[in-house]
Amino acid sequence: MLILKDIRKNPELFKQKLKARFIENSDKQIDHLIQLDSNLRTNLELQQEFQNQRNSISKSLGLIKDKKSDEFIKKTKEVSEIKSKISNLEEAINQLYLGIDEILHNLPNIPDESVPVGSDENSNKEIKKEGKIRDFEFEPLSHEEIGLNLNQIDFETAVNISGSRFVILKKNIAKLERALINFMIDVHTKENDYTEVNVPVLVKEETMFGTGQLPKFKDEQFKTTNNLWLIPTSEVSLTNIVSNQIVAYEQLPLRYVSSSLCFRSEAGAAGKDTKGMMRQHQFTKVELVSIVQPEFRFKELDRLTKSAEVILQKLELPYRVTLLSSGDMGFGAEKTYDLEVWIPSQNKYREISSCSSCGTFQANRMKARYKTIEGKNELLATLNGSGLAVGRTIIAILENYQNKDGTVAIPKVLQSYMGSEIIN
RNA sequence: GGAGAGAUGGCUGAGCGGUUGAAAGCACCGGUCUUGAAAACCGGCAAUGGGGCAACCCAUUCCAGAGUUCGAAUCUCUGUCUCUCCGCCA
Repeated sequence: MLILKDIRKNPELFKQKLKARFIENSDKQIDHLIQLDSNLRTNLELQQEFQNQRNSISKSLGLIKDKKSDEFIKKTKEVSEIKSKISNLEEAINQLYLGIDEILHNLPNIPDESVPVGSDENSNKEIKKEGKIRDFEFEPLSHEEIGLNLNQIDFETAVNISGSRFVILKKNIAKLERALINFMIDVHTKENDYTEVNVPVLVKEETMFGTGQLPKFKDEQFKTTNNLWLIPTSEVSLTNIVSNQIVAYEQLPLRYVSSSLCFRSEAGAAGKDTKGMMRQHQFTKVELVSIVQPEFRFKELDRLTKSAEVILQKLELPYRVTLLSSGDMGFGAEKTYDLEVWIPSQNKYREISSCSSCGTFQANRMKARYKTIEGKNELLATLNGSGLAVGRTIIAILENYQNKDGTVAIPKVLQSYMGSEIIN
């Protein structure tokens, strides 16, 4: 959530930055916000003045011994008049708060200066390419063809029991998922200094609000009949570890890694990636979250992105890094690097990790703060990134490591986890 | 599912309807003492919002929301959450 005080101080800056985010009516929204805020403060001042009067009269009433004296009765009457004024103002104030929240809760974060301005992925900036794209001496198959031929990926049965966008993995490919989780978490804990955490996948509404999934994106989430929500990424649970907390300065940075199932309704993605397991309602993702002082956030973003990249490098998968444009970033992000892995059957790079700095945007929503050296409470900066999406990593391995005979080689770093060198 | 207990400042934990924003202890910060440290002693130490150049002032906050009252942490109702025991279950 953007910080109202900052907007009040410099509305034009926010108008300009939101324009870069291609938000409809952003100018109007900011103007409206400023208007509501100024009305709010006028009313608030007035209300506080009346409250002050009420308090001091009440206090003096407490000192009057004779509760039936004229003075007591007169002052009592006075107070009840003031009270009705206060409650009238209160109603107005509550309406103003609602109006402000309505706008503020639905405005996205503003982009950092280094973010290229553009409405969609066409304005993303390629930062670098790594790894060598394999030159196949045969026509490479897609992962679903490979899995089907090996009888280790089963969409039909999954559709039977759960519907579309679900999959069943079997034998070596099922084991590959488990191996990847262990491999990734091992690297992040041993080499990248992340703390392993195991988190709930069902969370409260306010938890989803904290990281920005709610209220705006409720259609993209699954909700239980008990008013709990299935997380679309463990960024939600991990980041909320610091919600409503005041973290001691010396405890920072906090770095968490977790593997979890992620659930997405894919409401707006009808017809997209309908084949294969590129886009599922349920998938496994290893997630990295860093909690730092705001001044260190961009340094941490580089570190986090590198931590994710290392996984691709160790798996020897070709990938590229892009800097997302202002219009392509997620709701809470101020700057995002995407890691895209090479998918031979599609002849293009596909997103496998998204590493973002959210600045104080999420922290403001979840009241996550830290104590500065001066002893002040300030909002934290939160960052997150996939390290990596496991389902898509399986796709990448199957396709990039496939052999002509339908078997698949196992990347060197995974062989000890798999206990073999080949999937057959 | 049945029965009960509870939710107070960074933590532990008192709290009578009327200077209680809240005792006490711990932690933390500053000082005295000490060669230094510890101990001891003295002092300080909540958040949020608003106003002021500032010292500072005002308002709100004792889980949340309604209510009673001139006045509520303290009384009433509702909700949420936590804990204990029993039952059921992984």
